[in-house]
Amino acid sequence: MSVTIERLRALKRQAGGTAPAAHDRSDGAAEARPPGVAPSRSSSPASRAALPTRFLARADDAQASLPASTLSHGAAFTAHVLPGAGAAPGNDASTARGGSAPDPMAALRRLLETRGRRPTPPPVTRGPIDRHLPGEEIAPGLRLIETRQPFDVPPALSLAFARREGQINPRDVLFFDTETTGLAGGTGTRAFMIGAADWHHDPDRGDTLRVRQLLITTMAAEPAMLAAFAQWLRPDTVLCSYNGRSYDAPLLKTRYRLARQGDPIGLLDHLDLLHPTRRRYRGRWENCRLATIERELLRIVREDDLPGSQAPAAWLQYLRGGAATNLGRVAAHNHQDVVTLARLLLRLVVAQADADAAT
DNA sequence: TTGTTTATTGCTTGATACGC
DNA sequence: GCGTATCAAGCAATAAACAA
Repeated sequence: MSVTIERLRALKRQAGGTAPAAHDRSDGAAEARPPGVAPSRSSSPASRAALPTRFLARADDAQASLPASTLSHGAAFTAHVLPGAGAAPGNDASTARGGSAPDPMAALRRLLETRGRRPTPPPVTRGPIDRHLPGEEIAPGLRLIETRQPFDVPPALSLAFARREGQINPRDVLFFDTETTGLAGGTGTRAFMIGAADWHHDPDRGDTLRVRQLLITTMAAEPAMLAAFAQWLRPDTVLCSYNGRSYDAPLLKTRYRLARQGDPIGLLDHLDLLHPTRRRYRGRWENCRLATIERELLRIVREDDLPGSQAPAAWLQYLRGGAATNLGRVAAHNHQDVVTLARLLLRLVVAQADADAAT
């Protein structure tokens, strides 16, 4: 019997709803796998004048004033700024963890060697399950994780790098990134985490980058998360993302529509850093993915970062009563993404100012 | 059997090619 | 030179195909 006929018969059985014969699928367990759960095999992977001297002195390497470690909620994740990137002493993430400072190059080598390799699954433990998540519960099933870090804010940002005229107030910018249950879009994919960062003045600490993350731990909490995120937006908010115009924003619009809530992001200005980044750095590195830009331009090496492909599984694992460990790592991953967006924006502004000054 | 690679999904933007 | 069409590149999870 030809393979084609066999496949046609299998399709016919599926269309007719009859149970497939045993030889049609030897992996019965796979059939019973709930949607969204990965199988055991994983995938592969303004011009310069507008900037004060105080800012430019350090921001010629824009990240110089930034701490490498951005986490304070204890998630199992660290990020290193490599030598040459202007990392301030003591800002290394390892210091924040209290351990001895690891060799950054070793960290980079480790990263490169493991790229694309299947992530090590969490060990099966028979002891008590750690269900602790960072942040506080602000509504049933909705957690808010908020951290702040010192971060010099320029008085105005020229968007010439994005081929836009004029300047914007940095305090209007809201960097955001979502973690979702899939890629396909449409009604089947939802965001279970929304991370946002903005420059905020803290009376005690001065200018800070405030990172707020909303995480739902029940399906029913999604409307509350959407409503909470909407409250962070003002009419003059400028959304800033990486490919968010094409991915995150449409996805959120769909979720607002399904939740029967007004779309708060459709009328807002949206700055997508993907295209100006690609315009400036295309051909310099292997690609212009955020992770590559982060590593090559900002010299950040993440350690123990949970691959994005593992995010849905981590969330679903927690929903089914599993440990919170990987979900905490998802939160850390999302946290680093929005911090990287802020640093990338400043880097693009300064690079454009330098280019303008040279011409 | 296990690990790796690739295609797929929808949308947006930018770059390039082409015709007028 | 201008307008239009086409293609590529990102976002990330998933499954199938392929390799070892």
